Amino acid sequence: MSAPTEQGLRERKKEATRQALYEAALRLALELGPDRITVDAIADLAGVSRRTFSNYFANKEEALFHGDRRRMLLLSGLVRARPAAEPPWAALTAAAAEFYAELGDLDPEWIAQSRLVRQHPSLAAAQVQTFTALERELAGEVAVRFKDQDPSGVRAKLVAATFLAVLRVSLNVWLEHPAERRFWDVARDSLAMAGEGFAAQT
Amino acid sequence: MSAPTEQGLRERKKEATRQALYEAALRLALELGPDRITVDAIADLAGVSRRTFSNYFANKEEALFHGDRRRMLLLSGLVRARPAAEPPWAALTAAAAEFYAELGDLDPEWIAQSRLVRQHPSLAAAQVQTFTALERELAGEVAVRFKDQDPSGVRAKLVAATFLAVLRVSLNVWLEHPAERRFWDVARDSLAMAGEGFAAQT
DNA sequence: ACCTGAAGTTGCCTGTTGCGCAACTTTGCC
DNA sequence: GGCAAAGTTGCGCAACAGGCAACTTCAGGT
Repeated sequence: MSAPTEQGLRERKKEATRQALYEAALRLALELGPDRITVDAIADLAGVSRRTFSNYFANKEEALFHGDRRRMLLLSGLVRARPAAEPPWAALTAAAAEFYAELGDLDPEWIAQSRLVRQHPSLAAAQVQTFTALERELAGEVAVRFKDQDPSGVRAKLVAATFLAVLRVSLNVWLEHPAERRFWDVARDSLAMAGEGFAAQT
Repeated sequence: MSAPTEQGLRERKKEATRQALYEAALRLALELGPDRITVDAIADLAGVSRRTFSNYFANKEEALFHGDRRRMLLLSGLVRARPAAEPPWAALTAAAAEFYAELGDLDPEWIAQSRLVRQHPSLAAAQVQTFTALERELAGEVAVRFKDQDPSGVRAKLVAATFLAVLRVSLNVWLEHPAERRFWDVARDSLAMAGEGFAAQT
């Protein structure tokens, strides 16, 4: 009737509470530090019961990284959308370029979240869950492009893992000196370096 | 008086309980699955109180990965011991070769642990803590070798991250088909591939 | 418009956990 | 032998995960 893209009141409401919980978690984490927040507080701020929180997320970390999860779905979508003829590494790099071109240096929520992880290494563990999922996703995408040249799939997994490792390192480096260069400049250079390989270096 | 290498009864006892807790945790995890074990059970099996467990490890996962931590110390030690003139990637590869040559395909405890992680992805999060520490360690080691050529340290971090990512993927791949090839053969090939870079590939 | 079942929310409850605190025991050293 | 430091333990508390059973809200067929 109204918006054709919506899947019904039910779905929308569910997504709304999930989003509310996520935002509440992020806000509290930024205000008080991620170790000083309780599930109760998050649920309160989001206007639901503690028990309902549990229906959406297994723990605070998962709520906190809901944003990451969505960003990763976006990135893997961009990779899938690249032309099938494009070589894997080029496709990944291009997808990353598109990704960061539109929200890279701009999304303050993303930066805040990343900073949070750097300052509280305990969160890193939780973040990895999401990274692992994305790595599997990307490996599958890359495998399609390698096809016959990589029957075992090792090469695809290596490419995906290396790619994400490079992005992760780039982000960390950039977060240390955000002023010097724009993030994508760091990432682009790093991807280029890794693409060339490290064996030949002094 | 007795063994000159030991640092005294105190240290030895402490290490013994730590080891006992670690072994108890691993045994229980293998028997019951890592989600069905409690700190109580581990402490019981190790013959100490639950409270004492807390004095050694923050949680079961940390206990479970005590073995990993030690292996990583070993690997980073091997890297440090490589000749300073050796190029970084070569030094890492050589150290890994030494490492796996002596305990790679042999240590059943290590294999059991790795299998556990594969079967229960929730553990992966915990394992990353250790990997992160090692990555930092290796990055420092690599940075020494790059010296002037890498003032920002990005390159060193990239090398370390890529190196560990490759080892991780290799292990996963090998665990899927342990019979076909020996682990180090998989890892050696993978390291070679990553060393050459992925940009040039179709 | 109504009805029925499925989906979502909530309160209650139980088992588990992390950790501060204060005894108590063991070890190291003089 | 004796004292201080280090290690162990029981107790207690706040927080957490998740099963269960009401209760409310929504969706689709009639």
